Amino acid sequence: MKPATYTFFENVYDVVRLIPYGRVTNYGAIAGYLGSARGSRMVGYAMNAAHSLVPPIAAHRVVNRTGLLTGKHHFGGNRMQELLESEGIKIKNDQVVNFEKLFWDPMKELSI
DNA sequence: GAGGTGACGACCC
DNA sequence: TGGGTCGCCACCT
Repeated sequence: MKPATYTFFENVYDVVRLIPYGRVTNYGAIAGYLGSARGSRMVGYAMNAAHSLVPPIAAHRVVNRTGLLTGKHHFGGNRMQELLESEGIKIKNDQVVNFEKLFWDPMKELSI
């Protein structure tokens, strides 16, 4: 049930919470799942606000479409990389290794 | 109250 | 094939 205040952001957080352990997704996939394929930019911004959420959502599991850890700067240092590696995800040159295999598509996994 | 900005991605030239 | 521009919507100034 979505309250009237359930904004695009809330939907983003909801999807991110559903990302399985050891899997990653990208901004566009979430945006597309929410019906705004061009709203990927908003997803990234939502992640920025994710830090102030309790409990913090797994924003580190969300990377850009190339698998690059574009948001690692917001985590501070290599915090984002460490979090991913702690889940068994390998990172090289700020990029997710085997990104295609680890990619978690809400469109498919959540069966729309 | 209005305008600018932003962890991106898709479309157009 | 590659570079540039627009769009998306909530939050901050």
